Amino acid sequence: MPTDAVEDYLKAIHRVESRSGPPVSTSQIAEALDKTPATVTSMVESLAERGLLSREKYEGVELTPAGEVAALEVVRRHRLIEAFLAEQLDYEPTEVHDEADALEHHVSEEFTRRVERLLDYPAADPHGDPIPPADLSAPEDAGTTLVAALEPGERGTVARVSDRDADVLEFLVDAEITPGTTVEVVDITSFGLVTVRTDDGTEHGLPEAVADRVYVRRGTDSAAATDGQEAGDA
Amino acid sequence: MPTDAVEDYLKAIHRVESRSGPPVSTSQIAEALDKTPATVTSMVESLAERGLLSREKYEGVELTPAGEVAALEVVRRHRLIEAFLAEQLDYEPTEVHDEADALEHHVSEEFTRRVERLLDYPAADPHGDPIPPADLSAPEDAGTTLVAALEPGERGTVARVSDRDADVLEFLVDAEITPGTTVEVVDITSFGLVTVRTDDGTEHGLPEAVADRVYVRRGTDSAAATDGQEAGDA
DNA sequence: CTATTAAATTAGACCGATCTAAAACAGGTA
DNA sequence: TACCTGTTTTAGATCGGTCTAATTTAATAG
Ligand SMILES: [Mn+2]
Ligand SMILES: [Mn+2]
Ligand SMILES: [Mn+2]
Ligand SMILES: [Mn+2]
Repeated sequence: MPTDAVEDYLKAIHRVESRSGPPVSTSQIAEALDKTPATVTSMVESLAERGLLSREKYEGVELTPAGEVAALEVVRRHRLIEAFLAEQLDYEPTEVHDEADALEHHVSEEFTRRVERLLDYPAADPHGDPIPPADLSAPEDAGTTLVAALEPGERGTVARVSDRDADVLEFLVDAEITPGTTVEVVDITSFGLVTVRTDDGTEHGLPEAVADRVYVRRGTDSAAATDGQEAGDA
Repeated sequence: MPTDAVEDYLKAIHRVESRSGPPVSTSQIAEALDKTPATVTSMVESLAERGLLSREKYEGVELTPAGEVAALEVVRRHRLIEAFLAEQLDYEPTEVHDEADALEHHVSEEFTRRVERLLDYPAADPHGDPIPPADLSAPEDAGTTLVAALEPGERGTVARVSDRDADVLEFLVDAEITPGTTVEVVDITSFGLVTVRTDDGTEHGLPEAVADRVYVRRGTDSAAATDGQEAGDA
């Protein structure tokens, strides 16, 4: 019987932990959830009492195994719901997040498994984030960012696009830089502008803030190009 | 931004109102929602302040037009979700209720419309309760109970089976007495036992408590027998 | 070692939803 | 009319989640 709030805290802590590792600070959580630090302190106390995280005052928190399991269950539901919305109800990748953020707390295990089955066990959500299977054996691999992975002239397959910033995501979807598409890096300027050529031959100039949110695998894996494989947030 | 609780109160009040008419008493609401009368009094005060119902102390409450609209929106979402679960995810009619009761508060209008479209604008949920269309122009007809509608020897089409009691519903589903099936009343005893013959020729003896929860239309409408048309609860 | 400062915690409040126990009420009975 | 009795409301408490304002702490700079 975790509440919506509890699940959102666990999910946020898990995300931060998997990016910058434990301990996760009060302010990081507050930032992620748009709550005041005081609120976070009190919630985090209660989470610790329930054994979902360990906490060192003034130091930060770290999920316990129980807390991580609970977090992964939320992530799994979130991403499956996103995949369902996109595939069955024709949502755009830019539209799925908010809906999934509410529903993730209210679908049963039964529902989750049935949706997963209906979608034939999808590997990733519409942004390319991997969907933990029922046993929660999630790879949760961070993936390689565009400039880190590819030199100018090289090609790769988009594995994931971060869904953190709605505007950035919108831009990428418009440019058709989405999981499964092939991109070639044309040029990288000293001031961070990355020019890429997509499948259809059009070129796009990506400012650093955008390029950093595109994760690729080197080379073109023509087979099964639809199921992304990298990872990070929800 | 009505909360889950507010929506559940409105839905319950609406249901009672449409059965026994206003005013709806504190104890009726308490009974329907399994809350104490004191709790209901305080919630009902707040609902009145928001203009969702009118209230006369010690008399009871009645939904305002605004309250009825809000209630119908919940009913619509509830029934559409039930229909979706049954048709897309192969839930049994006995399994859909609890899931829908949670989700009804968390799906967006967008989601609702898309599901409705995916299901091609279904007229009724898996129990035969009519689904109010987007403009909420709901017929909300109570339907006719088995013994009231049919004399022994007459046949009718099941329009709706009440989902109030889970065990009764289970029984009816097992007997394949569900919306769309044809039943013939074979016999009605003085002590309330109703014997019916279903489509496949098998006979079932229904105690009064069960028979009263089956609603039929006289005659057999072979065409469009799948979409029920009567009404009542969720 | 002290002073500054940013981060975190504590103190205290509020709101929504719920409960239990006590009081008030309305309708029918003697 | 005066009394019961069942229903309803009031009083007062608790819990989860949140906030603002005040305080404490840890780290850093002098
Ligand atoms: Mn959420
Ligand atoms: Mn996602
Ligand atoms: Mn509900
Ligand atoms: Mn129903």
